Amino acid sequence: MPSSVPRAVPLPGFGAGPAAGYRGPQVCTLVGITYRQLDYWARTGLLTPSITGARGSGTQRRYSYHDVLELKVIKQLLDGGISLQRARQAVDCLRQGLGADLASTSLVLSGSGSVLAHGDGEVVDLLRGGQGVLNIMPMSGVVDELDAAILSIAEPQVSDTRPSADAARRPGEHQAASGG
Amino acid sequence: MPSSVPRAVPLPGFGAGPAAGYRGPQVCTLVGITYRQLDYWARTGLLTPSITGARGSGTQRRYSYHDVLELKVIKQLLDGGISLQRARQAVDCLRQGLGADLASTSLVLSGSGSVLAHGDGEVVDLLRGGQGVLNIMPMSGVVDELDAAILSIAEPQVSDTRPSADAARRPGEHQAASGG
DNA sequence: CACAGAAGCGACATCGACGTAGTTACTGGG
DNA sequence: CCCAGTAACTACGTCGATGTCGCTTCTGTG
Repeated sequence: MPSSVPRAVPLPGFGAGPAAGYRGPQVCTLVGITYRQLDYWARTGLLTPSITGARGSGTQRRYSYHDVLELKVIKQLLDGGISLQRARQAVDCLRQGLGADLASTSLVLSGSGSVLAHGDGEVVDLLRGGQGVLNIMPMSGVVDELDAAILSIAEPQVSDTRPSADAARRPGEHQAASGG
Repeated sequence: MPSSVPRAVPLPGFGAGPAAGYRGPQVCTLVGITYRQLDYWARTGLLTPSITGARGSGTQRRYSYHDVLELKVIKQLLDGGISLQRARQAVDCLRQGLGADLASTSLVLSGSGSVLAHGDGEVVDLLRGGQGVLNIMPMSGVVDELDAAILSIAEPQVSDTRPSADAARRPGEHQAASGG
C-alpha cells in the first residue's frame, strides 16, 4: 500500500484506539457534504457507518476509511450530474470490489449495471459494446483526493482549532476544490 | 443522408404541409415520456418546439425532427441516471452541433461542460485527460432508435387507431425498448 | 351553426432531497 | 457530581419534478 494514509488506524487527533474511525462532522469535511446529507444518507440506508452506527442523541457515528471513500464516490457522482437514485444503485458495486486495488480501477455505470473496470482497455471495450449512457469515474482521482483531504485536516491548524465544525459550515469551499 | 426517415417533411398521417412537424402526443410516443413531462419541459424552457409553440387551449405545439431528437437525448440521459438539472446544461451543446452528422458523434458530459466527440479516439482522449465523472452517450443509438420509432408509428395500425394516446399511456413499453 | 375531439392550461397533491432551527442525550473534564 | 460541548434527533419548510383531474379553447366535421 504505497499511500502514507493509514486506512484502519486513524490519524492523530482522530479519536483513540485502532477502531475509532472518523466522526460524522469529520466525514462531512473530508467528503464535502453537509451534515444533513450525511444524516439523510445514513437514515435512508444509502450508507450507514460500518464501525459504529448512531444510538441516539449524544452518541457518535463512526465511519471507516472505506465508508468515507464510498461517500466520496457518491459525492463525486452527484457533482458529475448523476442522480442520487442512480448513485444508490452504483454503491453496491463498490462494496463487491472491496478487496481490489480501487485506485487502479474505474467505476463504470451502464444500463445493465455497474462494474469496476481495470485499465483503459477494459473501459474502451465497454464503450464500444454499450448503448445508452455510460458513466465513468476513475477511482484514482477519488482515492488521491480523499487521502489529500485526510492529510490536510490531520495537520495542526494554526488559525482555527475547530476544523471539522467550521469547514463543514463553509459553503462552497470544498465543492470548489472537487470540481463540477 | 442514408436514413429513409424524412427530417423536414413529416410522414403520412402526421398533419399537412412541409412544416407541420410532430404534435405533442406524437412526440410523447416517439420519445417515451408523459405529456406532463413534455409540458413541464416546454414551460420551464428546457425545450420549446421550434415550429410552433403553444398558444392556449385548443392549439398544438409543433416539434421538428431535431426537437424530437433532443427530447430523445434528454430522455436517454434521464434513463441513464443523469439528473434533469445536468441534462438541461447538456442540451445547449447539442444545439451547437446542429449541422454536424450527429449519428457519428458521442455526447460527452464532463465537469467542465459538454462536447460532441467524433469517433472513439476523441472519446478515449477525453477519458485519459479528465477527472471526475464522464458521461458518454453515443448519438448513433439515439438516432437509430428515433428513426425506428418514427417508422413504427407511421405504418398503418391494425389493432388500434389511436396509437399516440394508448402508446403514451402504456407504462414501460417504450422504456423497455430504450434500456435502463 | 353545433358539436365532438384533441391539446393546452391551471391547480392541487405527492415525493425525494435537503435546509434550518430547536431539542435531546451522551460523554469527558473539572 | 455537575456542566459544557458535541453529535444525533425531531420537525417544519422549501423546491424540483411529476401525477392527476377538471376546465378552456381551438379546430375540423356533419
